[in-house]
Amino acid sequence: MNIGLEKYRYYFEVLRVSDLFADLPDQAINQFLEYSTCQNWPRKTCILDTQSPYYKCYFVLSGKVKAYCYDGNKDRQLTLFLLQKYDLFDVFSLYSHSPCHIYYESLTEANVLAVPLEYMKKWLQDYPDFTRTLIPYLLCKIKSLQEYLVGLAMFDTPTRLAHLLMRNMNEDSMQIEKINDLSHMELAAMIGTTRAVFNRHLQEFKELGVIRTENRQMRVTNVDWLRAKAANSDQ
Amino acid sequence: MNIGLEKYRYYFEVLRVSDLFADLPDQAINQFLEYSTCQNWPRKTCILDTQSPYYKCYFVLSGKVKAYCYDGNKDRQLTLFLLQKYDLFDVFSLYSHSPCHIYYESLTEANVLAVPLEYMKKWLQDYPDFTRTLIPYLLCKIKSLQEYLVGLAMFDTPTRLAHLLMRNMNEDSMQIEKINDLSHMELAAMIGTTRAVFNRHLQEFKELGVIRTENRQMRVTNVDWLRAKAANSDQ
DNA sequence: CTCAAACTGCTACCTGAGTAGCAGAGACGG
DNA sequence: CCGTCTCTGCTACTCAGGTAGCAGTTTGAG
Repeated sequence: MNIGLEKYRYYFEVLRVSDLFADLPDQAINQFLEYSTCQNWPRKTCILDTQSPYYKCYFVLSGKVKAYCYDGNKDRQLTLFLLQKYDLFDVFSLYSHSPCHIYYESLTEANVLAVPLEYMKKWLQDYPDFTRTLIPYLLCKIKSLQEYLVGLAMFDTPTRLAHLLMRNMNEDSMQIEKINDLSHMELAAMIGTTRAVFNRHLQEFKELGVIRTENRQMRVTNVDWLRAKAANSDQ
Repeated sequence: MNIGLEKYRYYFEVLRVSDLFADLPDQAINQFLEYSTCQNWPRKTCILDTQSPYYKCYFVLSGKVKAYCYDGNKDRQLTLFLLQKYDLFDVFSLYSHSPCHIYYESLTEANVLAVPLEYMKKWLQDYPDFTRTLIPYLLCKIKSLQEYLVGLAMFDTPTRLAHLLMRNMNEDSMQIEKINDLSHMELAAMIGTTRAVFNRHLQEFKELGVIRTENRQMRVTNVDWLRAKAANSDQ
């Protein structure tokens, strides 16, 4: 990427305020941008080439990208992470581990910075301080996976649904803003169930007066109940 | 720990061949040992003080320690990791994240090196190269969690049981050596189910002639079937 | 050796989650 | 404007997994 680009300054600022790049010197960020190209992905773009030699690393500037597993046997998907602004993937390929069977797909239009893997590895060697921020980032992902796992193993679907809604609710508007643009199919895949079951419990929540849908936007109408449910203090 | 100790050399060698410490200079390992004390834990020792200011980091020398979550509501445990020789915990507390609600308990007699958290943090600053090996270690844990999660969300209990057996089988003896000393209760907690269900499927495997138990040791008698089952190519 | 505690194997029962299928509503492109 | 595709809401059915309880066995401490 050329430093003269109109949007260069904007990209720089996004990196500068991200947790991952915040502590790095300007030079490191400039070098990172020099290696990058900006890509615009329309909705439903699949990133399939995670094993290819031309594989790139991506830093999300805007939009939503899901990292998911697929079981061909049952034709079901499980969304592991919802990657958004400031997220970096795929970290695994950076450290050349065994293949991971994870796929990526944009759920909305998305803008990303793409860096070829080889350049990214070189950059990592030139700026080893990056590992200082990478570790907390990874620990954050580990924690998210742990909570996901525990929820799946210990709690029933309504509890997990309550969790999902609470996590993505805007405290002011009571709207489920962060995921209101996703289909029930996608939301179900985020709590490890199927669309039918997801919808079943969603209707129950509506009947209980916990949530309401207005022109296809969910809104929470009884936060206390939802919070209690998510905390698993069984009602 | 004093360098004159009889077992000092042994501890040094264990660290030296571990993935985490392999790349570090002797001085780093010596410093680590200087900060450590060796502890012997009998079976069923709980490590409860993960939030206390006197908290320590532990490196496992021998024995099995489980990292688990507990749901008081249903009185159920879910084992997240089975920590063994060369494992380090708890990495979370090193980077002072929000509390993690994970508990630790030794499943067998265990020997560990214990380092007070403050010393460990100082050591990390003195030997920042450690992060180079810590990242692959964390990625390994992430992958393990991902596979666990996907198994729980996508596969039924017999499939997960087959996985568990295959993972812990000695290819030569066909014994499930690594976990033959654990109770069904513990094994069930490792695949996210209850003892009753675990045992139910175990008996099915026996009836199918896939495994056999001889003086309370499991042994695989039909590896191909088990491998196929674990790979979810449904029988 | 004795006795209590832990572990294993088993029965019977119940419920939540997955499956299949369909009709109506909206969205979107031609 | 129409026709297609996607999304949503709903019904009915099945079944795997969770629950409770108990008896026989093994273990291990005193």
